[in-house]
Amino acid sequence: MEAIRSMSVAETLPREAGHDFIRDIVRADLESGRHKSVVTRFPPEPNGYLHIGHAKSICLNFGIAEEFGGQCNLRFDDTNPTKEHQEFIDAIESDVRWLGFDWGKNLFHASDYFEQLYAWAELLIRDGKAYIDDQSHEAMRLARGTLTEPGKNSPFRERSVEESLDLFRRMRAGEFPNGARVLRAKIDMASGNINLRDPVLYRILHAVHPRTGTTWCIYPSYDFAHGQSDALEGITHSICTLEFEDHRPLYDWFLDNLPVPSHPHQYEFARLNLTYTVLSKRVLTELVRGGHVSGWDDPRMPTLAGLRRRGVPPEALRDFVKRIGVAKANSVVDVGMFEFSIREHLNKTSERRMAVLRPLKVVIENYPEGQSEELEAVNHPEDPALGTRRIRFGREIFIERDDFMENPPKKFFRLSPGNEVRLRYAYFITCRDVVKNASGEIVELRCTYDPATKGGNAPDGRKVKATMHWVSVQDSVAAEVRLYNPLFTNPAPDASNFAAEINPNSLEVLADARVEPSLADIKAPVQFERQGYFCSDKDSTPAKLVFNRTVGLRDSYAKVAGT
RNA sequence: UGGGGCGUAGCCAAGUGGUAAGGCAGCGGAUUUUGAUUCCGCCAUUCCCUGGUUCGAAUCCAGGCGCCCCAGCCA
Repeated sequence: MEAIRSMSVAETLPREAGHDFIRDIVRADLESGRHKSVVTRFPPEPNGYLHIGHAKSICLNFGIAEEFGGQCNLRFDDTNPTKEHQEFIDAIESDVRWLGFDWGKNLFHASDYFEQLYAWAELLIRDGKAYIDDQSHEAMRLARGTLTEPGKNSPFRERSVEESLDLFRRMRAGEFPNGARVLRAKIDMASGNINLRDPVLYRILHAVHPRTGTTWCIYPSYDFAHGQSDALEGITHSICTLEFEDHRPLYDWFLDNLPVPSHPHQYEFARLNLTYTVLSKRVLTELVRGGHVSGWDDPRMPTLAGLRRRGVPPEALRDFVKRIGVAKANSVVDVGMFEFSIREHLNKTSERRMAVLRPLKVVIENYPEGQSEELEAVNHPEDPALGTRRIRFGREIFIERDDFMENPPKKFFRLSPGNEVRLRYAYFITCRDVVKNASGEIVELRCTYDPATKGGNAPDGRKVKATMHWVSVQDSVAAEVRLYNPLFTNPAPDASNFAAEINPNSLEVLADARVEPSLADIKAPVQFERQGYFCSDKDSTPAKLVFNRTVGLRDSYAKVAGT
């Protein structure tokens, strides 16, 4: 008894991250011998770009395959040519790779199986389990019933096998226009599950398919294609989102009624929702189409392409997905959790540089005119392996406007009249005078420095409460900084009226920022001293920065464009 | 009024009959040449509610309540 008890205690030890109910199922299936190895798949429809919600599915499917020594296929669910494009196929492939996953040779398309699916459809007709329905779209809708009332059988439901077969072949041959008739499964028009009320298997679509061109003019529905594609590929665990739970009986019906090579099982999990973020493909498509953003890879977009341009490392995305877990409860994850994963990764890996977004000129009166000197700065405060660099200090420097206050409140301990602070890697300076223009704006600060504090330490041991970043007037470069603020103002944007909620300040351009010259050459992510992170952009020389929350700009992202 | 799911802290989320993990956020405090990082400490007597079973219930049973999904020839 005691032994049993202590065993169960051991079993209740905290689970490692990445442990979830789907992994439990996979593990159990492997241990029981139900499956010898695991095969999953990531099945996007190429009708748009992948976003952070897809990252959850990608990490789940590829992650399970990796963990259990199995395989994960990339399969395009390309059964609706009216919405799908090659551009999306290409983007999806490169985004999955960028996220860090490799499908090897296991690249498939539902369209690879069109011929087989067609043959199976004919088989269903011959078995009396499917029929051609000539009803209009509207008539079919009315006959389907409602959520609470059963549907009515189609007048074409009992037509002969021969007639259905003939009609189906003529549908394939292109004899009928779009919408003229459909192939339906003969299941149960009175089912409480509306998906079972004689679902459509094939519809007529005279459209050019990105892969099969005009070979076909009838296309299988999602339901008729998905499970069979899984079976054909030997998928063991078909993982999808919650809204497909109602489709599972239909998924199984096809596999039970067709001579498929295997019988995969479908498991569902809750899709990702993020505060301040819209992950509706309809809305994202409209943001691009309507010109509200520069494209699918606009840094404000929640697409993988947008996140990449914004400087989010793929490792951070994977870490985030691991943190949020996999469950069946609908939930909305705070973007703060995503931002934490980004900061955590960038903090460990980013080199540091100094930059000034809104420059305020400082003249150090007791520093000799025409003189300058080189100082050494570390590239990372905790990782000496990242080395050091030389920066130049002189009589005139820029500091951040926000780092000075003429009348500082109690807890402000950066620069103010008479106050002494440290310039990082340089000297202690004290503000002596404030220069204003005719309209009373501060245009320059007159300071003095203590030559004995070179490097940032006072021989007499006196302390300062703030260390500020700075750039030299002479040796810094001008930069245009673009701040990417949140696209939406509402924590939960209303998808039906998203245009009204677009943040007018989602893109701010700061024209006269100044940065260290070396910043322009940096390709790897770089943190902006005291304020945030600079990250390299894959397709441009400029760097980007992601602010941390230190100065209240936690949601801002910026790009330094040129010199 | 049909069918399918889900309710554990401000937000995610473990837990499946033995006395509420972990993370994010927040709050204290230490260190700090980034108000960052790091480090320590605090943060659910209670798991949607009400009954019941049990020595013992977030876990089992009954009845409520709340939220999500489904009536595309979308996926």
